[in-house]
Amino acid sequence: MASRSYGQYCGVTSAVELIGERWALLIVRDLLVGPRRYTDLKQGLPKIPTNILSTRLKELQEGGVVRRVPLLHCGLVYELTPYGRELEPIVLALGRWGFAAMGDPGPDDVVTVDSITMALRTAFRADAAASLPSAVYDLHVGDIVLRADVDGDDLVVTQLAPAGRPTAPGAPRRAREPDLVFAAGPGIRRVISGELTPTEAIDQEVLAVVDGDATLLERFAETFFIETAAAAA
Amino acid sequence: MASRSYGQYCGVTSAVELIGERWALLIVRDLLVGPRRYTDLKQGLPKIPTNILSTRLKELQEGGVVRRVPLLHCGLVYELTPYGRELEPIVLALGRWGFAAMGDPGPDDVVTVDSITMALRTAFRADAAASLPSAVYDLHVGDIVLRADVDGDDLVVTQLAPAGRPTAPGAPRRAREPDLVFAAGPGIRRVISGELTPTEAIDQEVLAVVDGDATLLERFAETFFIETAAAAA
DNA sequence: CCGGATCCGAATCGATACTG
DNA sequence: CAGTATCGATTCGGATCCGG
Repeated sequence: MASRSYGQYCGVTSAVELIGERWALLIVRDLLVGPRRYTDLKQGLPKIPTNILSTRLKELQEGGVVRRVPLLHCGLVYELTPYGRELEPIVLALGRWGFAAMGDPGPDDVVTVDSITMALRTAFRADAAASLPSAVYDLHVGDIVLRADVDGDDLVVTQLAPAGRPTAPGAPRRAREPDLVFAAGPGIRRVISGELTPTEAIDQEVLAVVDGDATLLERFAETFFIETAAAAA
Repeated sequence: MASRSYGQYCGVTSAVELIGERWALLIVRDLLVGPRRYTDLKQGLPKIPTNILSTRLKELQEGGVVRRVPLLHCGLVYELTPYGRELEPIVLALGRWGFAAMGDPGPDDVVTVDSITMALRTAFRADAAASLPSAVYDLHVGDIVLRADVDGDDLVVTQLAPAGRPTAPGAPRRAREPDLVFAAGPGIRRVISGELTPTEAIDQEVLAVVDGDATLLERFAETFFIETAAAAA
């Protein structure tokens, strides 16, 4: 498989050979949220051909980025190795960088649980959050419900089933009611970029408060924020 | 060209669509060193097909990552836009990450000026350098001669012509003689990873001091260092 | 359902040649 | 110097199929 080598002795080149193939980094992105089964990955990457998924998983294993872990009586999952997990800050930074180039969603663009989870984590401002009171936000995006639990400079994102029960194994860190429940469309991007204030967002029906104190949206906007200083030339 | 879209509304996805194509990030890596002409890029990426180079440059321009700048009477250069330059910390981090996976160079692996330059910048420890005296190192790798000028927490890498004159336009920051001149083979990787001390490296003929105070190699090793904690599983 | 493997047409890549 | 043009070799994408 080294046939497609770039022929350079360089760290960047090595990195790109490991995770530069098509789809590879998106697989890593989803695995950063947690271990996933083959089928979960396929669902999270709706447009990936199954042979490509299986090829990439093999390559990522050979590269020491991903590990295959059998579950007793329950199938198996793929998870990042410690080395693979070191990509987290890089993927988050790439997410922030790419955020600036995101336009509006195309007609076929899909939003997945893992991509929103990572989006929240890329947008999370630990420094800003540290000086704000803790808060639990429940965020509805289409059928997806996520809980963002902000406690000091720490963020934990969990997926909630539409009914309101966590699906992920392991209880949420604190069993408390959300301080704010709101629904968002793709326009939430404009809030996170600071283009829109929460109030404007509600006026334009980009956001809708379902329950809780609407003024908490201000805190949300301070906690989750991506500066997009430079526009594309 | 959006035909190969990943179909997700996500920052990471956007980023990968902009710079995830084959060769694209290596072009960015070379442009991070400075503006380059088409021919320079081709030389720096010896194995890139010329049609791919030209396609990528067009795509990177469309994406607002790269800009084409005509030079009066002297052809033209490609350079990163401000948005493209924001990739610098990401590329450096990727270089550090990939460094851990670098084995020994393959028989066909080439080392280029720009890749060494970026390698030095990825390995540069601003914090360590800040508490050490300034120093100028001239580093010979094959035919390539680079000058690493460390001043406090700042690093400037310039290419020197084999004879000893800077080729890059603009004089080096300070016109002073190097404190240390040494030659290195690919084994310098083991020094930068801390696998080898400078003394061991000299014993094993990985490094050879050409001129100057050999004990400065210790300072070099403290200044340029990449921790490779996690081994590939 | 889970975890893939296989097959095939379409698009991309790589190598070389060629041009303003 | 700065690319196009061409063409065979790969890879990707989409669909289907298979063993547990």
